[in-house]
Amino acid sequence: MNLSTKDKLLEAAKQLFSEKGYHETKISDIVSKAQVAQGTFYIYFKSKEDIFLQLIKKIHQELLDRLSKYKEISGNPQTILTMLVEEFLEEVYKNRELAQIFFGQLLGINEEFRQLYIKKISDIQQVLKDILSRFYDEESSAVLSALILGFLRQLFFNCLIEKNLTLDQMKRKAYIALNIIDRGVC
Amino acid sequence: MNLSTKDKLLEAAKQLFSEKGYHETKISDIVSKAQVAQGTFYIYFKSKEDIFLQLIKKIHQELLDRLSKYKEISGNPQTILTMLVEEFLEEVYKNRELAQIFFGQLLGINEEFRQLYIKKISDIQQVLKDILSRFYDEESSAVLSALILGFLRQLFFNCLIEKNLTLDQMKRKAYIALNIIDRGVC
Amino acid sequence: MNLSTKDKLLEAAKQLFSEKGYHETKISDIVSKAQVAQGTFYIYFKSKEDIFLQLIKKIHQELLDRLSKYKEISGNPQTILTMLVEEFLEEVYKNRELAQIFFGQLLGINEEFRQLYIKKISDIQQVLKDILSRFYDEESSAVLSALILGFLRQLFFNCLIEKNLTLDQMKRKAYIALNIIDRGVC
Amino acid sequence: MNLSTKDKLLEAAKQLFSEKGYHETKISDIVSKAQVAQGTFYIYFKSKEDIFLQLIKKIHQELLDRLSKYKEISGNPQTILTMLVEEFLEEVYKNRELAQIFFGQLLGINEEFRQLYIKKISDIQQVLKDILSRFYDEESSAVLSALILGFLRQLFFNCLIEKNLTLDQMKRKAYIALNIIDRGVC
DNA sequence: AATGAATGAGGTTTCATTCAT
DNA sequence: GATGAATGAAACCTCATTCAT
Repeated sequence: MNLSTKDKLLEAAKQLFSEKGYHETKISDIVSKAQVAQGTFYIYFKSKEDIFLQLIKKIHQELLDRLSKYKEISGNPQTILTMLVEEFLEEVYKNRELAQIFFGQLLGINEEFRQLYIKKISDIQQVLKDILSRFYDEESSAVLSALILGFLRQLFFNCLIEKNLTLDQMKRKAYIALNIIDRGVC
Repeated sequence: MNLSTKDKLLEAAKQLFSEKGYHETKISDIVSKAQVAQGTFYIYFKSKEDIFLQLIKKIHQELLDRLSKYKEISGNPQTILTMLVEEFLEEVYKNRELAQIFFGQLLGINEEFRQLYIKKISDIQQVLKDILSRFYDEESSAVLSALILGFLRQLFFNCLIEKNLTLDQMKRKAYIALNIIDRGVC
Repeated sequence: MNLSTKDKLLEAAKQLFSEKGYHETKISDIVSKAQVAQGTFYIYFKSKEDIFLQLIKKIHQELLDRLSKYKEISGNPQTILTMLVEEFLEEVYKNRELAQIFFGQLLGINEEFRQLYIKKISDIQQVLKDILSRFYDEESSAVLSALILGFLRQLFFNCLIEKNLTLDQMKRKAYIALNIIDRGVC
Repeated sequence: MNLSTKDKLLEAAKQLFSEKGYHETKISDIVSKAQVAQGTFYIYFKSKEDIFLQLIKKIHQELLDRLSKYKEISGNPQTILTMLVEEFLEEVYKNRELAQIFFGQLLGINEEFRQLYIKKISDIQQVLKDILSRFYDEESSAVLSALILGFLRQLFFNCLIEKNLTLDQMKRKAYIALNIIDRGVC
């Protein structure tokens, strides 16, 4: 594949941010990995923050879109949740690198990014809650969304630790958790 | 109270790290908040990393100690878990600032800190799993510990968003979640 | 002449090191004399040590090359020695500034530089000894090389003291000394 | 032996300056080696320069005194020179550490010390020349003093390189050199 | 569009010196 | 005399960003 200069930069940045973190990744690292000149970076991005935000927004929007469609899908909560969790895991697994940036790096950069993170995670939790509130009361929906989102993040975290955890193994663990939750809420 | 110079620096660092994050906190900020000279910092700490690590190790050890004692306490899982979760919330709530550093900042600094974070979170999850495995099989314990720890982190995260969330409100949410889980695992 | 930025820095460093010595020369002095920005220095050199070493290696290699060719030149010792000493004085006189750095500064910097100095002076003494050992026995060659090298350094030192000592006056003193030595070794 | 605080500091400084050089030796090194407090240093010495100068002056004065007495001793040049060189080697060998500071470090510190060095070496060379001018004409005396002093410094330098060179071995080399010079000047 | 040398603000770190006890 | 914690000036070094080509 023959990537455009901008895509080469985005790809290089994605890998480096997820490997080394925001602050340890230098513009010079990005351009050298992308094999372009230092100045070329600034043709496409205003700053390091800028390229980082573009990556963040991309992963977040994709995840939100995939989850949002379950707001309208009909079925029993168990089935919908199972599908939703599968979709979440698939999306996150596919974009492990970006997800790591999103879930792991955003909080530690500066106040602006911290606000962004809070906003974006709240968005995700809100989508979950909206879906759940079709079946449960307000308070239960809130607790359940925290329970599920927290579990998914923890699962993803475990996936980072045990590098060889496969998507199927994650799904299996998720089914067990969903089963417990499902039986619990009856 | 009349703090020692070292404690003045630790206290200033704690506040600044939790407010502005690791990278946005400059050593010059710390010494100016602690009202000591620039060079004084280096009498007590080798570097910014050093003072940060000292803070991290402190919060982690305290949390681990409080949780570990439940390994030996007898009772039914519901009771033990409730006590443990209360203790976790109390400890974390008491040290909100340090906890925010621990859960929010550590991943985004550098590879060394990332490894430390993984190690320390795994430690906590392991303690949880040890307690649970007295009552449940291996796989259930693993899933349950992820479920609970994930939920607690999510709860704590919500506490950061809605600044006025009280400890009692957090506990109430935790009881609901524990109830769901408890009914689910039967 | 239009020097490259690197050469501007080397030239400025050479002058400053020989005037003020290694430790009194600040990187800020070098860049300000070279009329480039502070950061520019670090594009070309890792540190102050680095630029210093590059200068040292240059002067040493040039001197060694000029002396080494006398290993193969045929003639009687008196003639060879005279030519060699002339060459030494010319080279050193031409690069008075660098030579002063080499002979005067290297010992006083740190252990690493001290080792380098010992190695490099030994190299020079060895070349002298190799040339002499074609005519004299082992022990005489060793003593003679120390005698000649010591004298040349002392002469160079006198040149530094009496700023107006010309190359020809140094040569004249050298001839006298060589005469004494030549008559003495018969 | 029970050294006074001042002597403990001088002794520690002597060792450290000769091992690590002037700039690499920190006041904190000196006081810690002398086992006194940081502030104690300033009771006895105005500054780092001050203690260094006191050491330098000591070695220089002792050397000068030992050499000066040969101005008045009668005898043939060969005998006088031999005794003088022996005395020089003994003095320098005895105070190897200080001598290394004197001959090796002084030039590389700053302009003030450079002037001092030039002055002090010239003093030594002058004493030599005064002694020699009782037997030889002006120009020969100048060359001879440079020849002898240069050789002695070179010999001392070799002693630093080959750590196990004994005083007797140095003397033996000196006799050979003096013999050559003696035969040469006739 | 692409280059990459040059910039300099802004941080970290060192260490000789002071001073209250 | 002796202490040693505190000081802060002065150095070093990094790296996001600019700009002439």
